[in-house]
Amino acid sequence: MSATYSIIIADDHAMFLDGLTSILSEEKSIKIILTAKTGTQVLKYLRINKDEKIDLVITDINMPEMDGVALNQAIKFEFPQIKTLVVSMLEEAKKIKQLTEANANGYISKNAEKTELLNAITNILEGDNYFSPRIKQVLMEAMFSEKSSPEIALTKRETEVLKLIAQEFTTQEIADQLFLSKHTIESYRKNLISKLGVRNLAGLTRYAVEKGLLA
Amino acid sequence: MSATYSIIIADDHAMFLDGLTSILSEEKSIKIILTAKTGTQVLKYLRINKDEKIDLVITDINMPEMDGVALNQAIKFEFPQIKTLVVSMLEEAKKIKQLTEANANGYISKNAEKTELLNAITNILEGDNYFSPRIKQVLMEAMFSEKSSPEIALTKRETEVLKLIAQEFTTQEIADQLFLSKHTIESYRKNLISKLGVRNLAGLTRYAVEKGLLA
DNA sequence: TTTTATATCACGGAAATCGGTGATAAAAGA
DNA sequence: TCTTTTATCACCGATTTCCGTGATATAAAA
Repeated sequence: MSATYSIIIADDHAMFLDGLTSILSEEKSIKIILTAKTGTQVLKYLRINKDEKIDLVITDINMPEMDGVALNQAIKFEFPQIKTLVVSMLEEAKKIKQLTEANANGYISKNAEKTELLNAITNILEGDNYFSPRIKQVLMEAMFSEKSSPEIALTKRETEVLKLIAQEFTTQEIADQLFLSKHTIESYRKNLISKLGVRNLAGLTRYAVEKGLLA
Repeated sequence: MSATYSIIIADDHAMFLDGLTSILSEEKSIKIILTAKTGTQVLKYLRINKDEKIDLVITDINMPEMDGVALNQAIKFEFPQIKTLVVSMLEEAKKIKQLTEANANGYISKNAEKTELLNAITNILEGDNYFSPRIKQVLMEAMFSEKSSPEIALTKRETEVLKLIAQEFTTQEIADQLFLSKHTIESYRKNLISKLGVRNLAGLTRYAVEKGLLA
């Protein structure tokens, strides 16, 4: 890295943000332009300072207001020349997939060593992408498992009924709430059971909980 | 802080560890003796270097092998003169309570600002304890809520049955598995429903999932 | 030692779920 | 336009759950 690069860091954990800043401020070739706690702050800055040359935005996934995925999409749409590196605790295949689809240039875990972080940054600034081996593996597994277990798509109504079922309402009560026949709800219940491959109410409830339908 | 203090930092997230190290190495009065990724590494070091004066151990809660709570207990038992500061993402009342019972000298969130971190360290090194306002609040709430909603204690058998219920087994199947009468399992089911204040199988399942009985 | 908690079993009836096999109309997609 | 999906409703029988009201023996606690 011979030239000087301008970067922005976004993370809602102040201490991690400070830590990252501290680590990177040791690098002479890196100039930290801004540190932010939300994606919106970053976007706001970029829009106001359109002419400033920013090379890289380092971001977490979990942030209030606007999360890492949305921030990535926005940056790549409005400022496609800016590279992005996601640094997160999460190793959820879904999120990682969303990020690759949003054209993030790299993804490393917060578990990563300092050297890997610097390595990732160097790679990205030089035009390559960087995804840690572990992340690549998660992505691969996700792609395979996706084929073996095709996404179970529930309709709006099915989701609605499932939610109520998991909330301990009986068929009759759900029918009353939705102004539908008891038989209709029974149909949904049966369809859900066979669609989701579960045996009973317990299975439906677990599915609902795991998919975060209750909150 | 006039004198020089010797501290040890333990956190399994390398980047956070690096960040923290980086922040603290700016402080002239602080000398970082060791950084470790597990509690056992810290203890091993302390045992070998019995005569070295260590003032403070900064630790995360979630670590492999030996977590922050266990590390705290061990340190306070074997090296009671060493102060401890817990820096964690978690704000679970249970963990925090355990830590206060293990005589940790301070607890701050990873969301805390750098200034709060330094403030906490200074306080602790000077002999005070430091718990951030947010943490104090969580502790208070926990103490109150404990009285208002007494812990629902399930017996071994009840837990066992509940687990199987949530795993979609019918009463008869559970009875067969545990070599008990179908009536017995029915009793457990009824007791569980009234004990946990839920209405049906869905409620039982949700409770089981939320308590992490399935894994 | 007396009381309480735990673990076990039993009956009966009402209510709900489960499983199969339908139908119809409207909306969406090819 | 034709086909598929979605949303709705219906019947029936078997199984399961839910609810109340019990009992007994043993272990733990007061």
